[in-house]
Amino acid sequence: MPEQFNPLKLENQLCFPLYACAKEIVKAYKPYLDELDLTYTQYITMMVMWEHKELRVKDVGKYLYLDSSTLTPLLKRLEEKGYVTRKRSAEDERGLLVSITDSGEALRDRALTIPQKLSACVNLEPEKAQTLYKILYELLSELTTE
Amino acid sequence: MPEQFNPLKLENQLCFPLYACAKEIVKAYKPYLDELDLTYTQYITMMVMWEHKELRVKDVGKYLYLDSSTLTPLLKRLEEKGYVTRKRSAEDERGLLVSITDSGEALRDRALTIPQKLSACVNLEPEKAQTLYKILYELLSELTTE
DNA sequence: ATAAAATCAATCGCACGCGATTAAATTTTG
DNA sequence: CAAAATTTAATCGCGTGCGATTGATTTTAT
Repeated sequence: MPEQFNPLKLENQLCFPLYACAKEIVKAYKPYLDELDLTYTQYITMMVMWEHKELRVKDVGKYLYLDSSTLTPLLKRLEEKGYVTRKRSAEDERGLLVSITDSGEALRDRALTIPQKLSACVNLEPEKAQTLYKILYELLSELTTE
Repeated sequence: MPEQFNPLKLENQLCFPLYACAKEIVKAYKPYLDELDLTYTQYITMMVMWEHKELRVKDVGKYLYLDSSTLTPLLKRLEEKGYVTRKRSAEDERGLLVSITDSGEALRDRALTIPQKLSACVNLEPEKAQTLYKILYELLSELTTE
């Protein structure tokens, strides 16, 4: 069997470079996120909070494709750091409302330069980045809508 | 500030869909890998073993972008399942040789249909898959060569 | 030849990430 | 209205994934 038709060769997988890229790019964020004492997952959680100010755990998870078993402990850590508060919803006692604090809002200023710092160290042509972005969102919808 | 120029909006990140896609696609493998009692990382480790038969932990890690702190326990689990053996190299006592067993070779037959099963449930046009593949490897080399 | 530096696997601590389950609250159904 | 089904967050167990360190071995430099 010619190597390029070996279905179980690592190089012939689409998933593998996706898996490896995701890991490596998160690693690239690390030095900048370390300055803010955030992990990557905490960082994208804060992005959701910066945008929405107050949501239930459920909805944070909807944006991030994460569930409460990941988010509950993570949000407790963000609460300990003072960036969010957690309290039961009054209308529906099942839901837990996560709200951004002033300190959480302030953190946004310190995070503002991260995206450009990262794109500086990842030298991918803008056109390719755009293509990648589009296909990834297509793939994501393929993977989640069925 | 117009939303599309908000640098900290989740939708304006390239990393996020990468991160989310990687997670979701690994999840898509799960039902098929469950039948073989393998995790995704164990599966790609077996791919390396099917291809190379015998290597040091170091080299497994080079192919997978993983280090010994992840691989050592993982390889011990694969050893427990009987798919690989682990023994110190004779020439260089620092190195540990990982070798595929007959049982490990046999597992390959059962894994052969997985790639097609997965591409069946991910309906991405082949041309886009090809583009994605190429850009991901470009990005991967950008991320790891500096 | 020996001291210093480098290599390698292993270990540790911590933070995800997820499937499965639990418990409480709410909604739907009969 | 009451029982059943659903929704929600939390918890548990397990397997990564990684930075930092350790200890053994090998290589390099003096």
